Amino acid sequence: MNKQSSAIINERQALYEARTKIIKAMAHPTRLFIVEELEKKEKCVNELTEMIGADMSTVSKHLSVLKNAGLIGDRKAGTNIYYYLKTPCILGFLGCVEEVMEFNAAQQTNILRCCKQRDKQPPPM
Amino acid sequence: MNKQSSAIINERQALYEARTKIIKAMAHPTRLFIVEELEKKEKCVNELTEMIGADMSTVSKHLSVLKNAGLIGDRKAGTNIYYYLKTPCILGFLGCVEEVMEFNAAQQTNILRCCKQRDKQPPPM
DNA sequence: TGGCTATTTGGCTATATTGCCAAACATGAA
DNA sequence: TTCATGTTTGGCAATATAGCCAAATAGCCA
Repeated sequence: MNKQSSAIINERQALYEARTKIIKAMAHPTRLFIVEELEKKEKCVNELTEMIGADMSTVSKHLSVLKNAGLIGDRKAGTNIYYYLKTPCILGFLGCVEEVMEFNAAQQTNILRCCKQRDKQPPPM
Repeated sequence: MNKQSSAIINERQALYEARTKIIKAMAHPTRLFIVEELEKKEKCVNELTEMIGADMSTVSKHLSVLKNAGLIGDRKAGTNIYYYLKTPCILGFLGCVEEVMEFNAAQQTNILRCCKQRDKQPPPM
């Protein structure tokens, strides 16, 4: 976004950016996996790294993105660092995502069935 | 994500990627703005462009990202193309984001108050 | 048809993200 | 202290995003 001057969006720009930071933190397959795993139980980097199968430094960086967004927290236990989910509402968040996916899938099916009754309004596409 | 071979995440990889596509579509200030505006009322590219103040081609591309993710739909009306929100649950989605923001803010406040009772230990929430 | 308006596409540059490796830190144990 | 384990950081190359301009399309209306 750049040249907007007196655009309506400006008034709320800061708010949208703050929200974006949180959403971006979730916008990665590995991080979604982590969130879902941590929801079950706190885990240390090691455990997550094994489950994910990437370099530990990569996992560590993903964790720091999530932590930075305020979605997860950590606690030390000896040489381990356990991460835990701070915001359970995330699951509701994912609920909507799932809904969208189902909706999209249903539409795909309809198209395949030639019941071209698309979404709302007109466009029989 | 790359070298994971027998990692647990693999079984669910496709699912996480599908979810990610939807979340990524929301992960941009301008697109969040668009979603919120369309929730109120369908709008054509022109209207949105004015509110946003960016190049129309930029706005058009943002719209195509959202459409591609299945979040919005469009309908033609003469030479205009009106976009509308297909998935109202998105607002609930944003509700969680807001919750996280408030939680983070509250913590910031606590830190400022020197009540350094940080996160640590399991989720007090 | 030609001219208008609304919108999308292609091209290109600038910037951001991802992921690996190697190196640095931290902590507990010998 | 040294070693071993667990984790984070720095650096770098590969890829993906974002946004602008210019050109291409699409749908009206004379």
